[in-house]
Amino acid sequence: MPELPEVETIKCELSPSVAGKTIENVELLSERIVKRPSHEEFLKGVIGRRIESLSRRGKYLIFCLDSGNFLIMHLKISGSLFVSKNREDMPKYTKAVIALNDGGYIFFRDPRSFGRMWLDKDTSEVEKMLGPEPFTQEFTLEELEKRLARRHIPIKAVLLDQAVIAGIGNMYADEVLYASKIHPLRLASSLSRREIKKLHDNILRILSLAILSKGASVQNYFRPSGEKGKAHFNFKVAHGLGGKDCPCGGEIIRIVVRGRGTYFCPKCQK
DNA sequence: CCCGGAACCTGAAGGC
DNA sequence: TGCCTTCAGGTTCCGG
Repeated sequence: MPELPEVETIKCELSPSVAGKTIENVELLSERIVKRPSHEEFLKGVIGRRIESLSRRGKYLIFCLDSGNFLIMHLKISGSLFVSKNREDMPKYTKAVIALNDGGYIFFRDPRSFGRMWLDKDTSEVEKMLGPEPFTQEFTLEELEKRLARRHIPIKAVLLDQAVIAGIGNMYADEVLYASKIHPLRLASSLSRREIKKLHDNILRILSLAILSKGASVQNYFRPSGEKGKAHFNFKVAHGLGGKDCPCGGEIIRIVVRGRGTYFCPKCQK
C-alpha cells in the first residue's frame, strides 16, 4: 500500500525518467481511471505538454506541466507506476499508458481500481484536504499537540486522518504506535506531552527509515523499476509481519479500529 | 462541527 | 479440485 515513504520513493525514482520529457500520447484503458475532466478533455490537456517536475504532497503524486496545469495521481491501495522503453512490457491490470517523447512509457497499474488521476489548474484542492507534511517546518511538536488535543477518538484513527498529518497510512500508523508504546485505542486527547513527543519523534524516524529502504512491499507496491522495497523487513507489528510474539513476551494481537486491521502488543502499548 | 460506518473494487485466502 | 464467502484498505460520502 503506497503511503508517504512509498510515494516518495516513486517520486524520486520516476523523476529522472519524466522531468523535462514531453507527453506524446496517453492511452486510457479504464473508464474510471481519470476522475476529471472528461477523457477527451483530459487527453487534450496532457498530450503535447512537457513535464517540468514531479513532486509529492502526502500520498499524492503531482506532475507539474508546462501549461501551468497539474496532473495529479493517487495510487490508493493497490496502484503502482512501472517504467519501460518497451510497450510490450505492459503489466497486467494496467489502467493507463503514458508515452513520452524519448520512447519511454509509464504504466499505471492497479488491480483494485481505486487509483485515480486528474487534471487541475493548481494544487489548492489537495492542499486544502491535508494537514502538515511530516518533513517540513510546519510539522512541529506544538502543532501536533494542538491537533491531537481536540480529537476525542482513538489515536490510531487520528494518525490515519490526512487532515491531521499528511501521508501516514495503516502500516506506518501501527509501527509508530508500537514504537511509542501507545495503545491504538487511546483517545488522542488523552495523550500526555511526553507521549506526543515520542509519537512526533517516531513518525519522523520511522518514515525516514522507510524512505531509505525504498518503501514497504506488502501486497501490490512496486518501485517504477519493478523492484520491491525493503521497509517491511523493519516492521515490528504492521500487517502481522513482526511475528506472533513481541520481544517483551506479550502476544501481538489484531483488532479492528475504524474498519482497519490494527496490530499491536497489549503488554507494551498502554 | 464531530464522529462512525458504508461504499467503492477485486484478487487472494479460507471454508466446505 | 472447485465453488462460494469473506477480507483488505485510502478516501469519500452520508447520516446521526
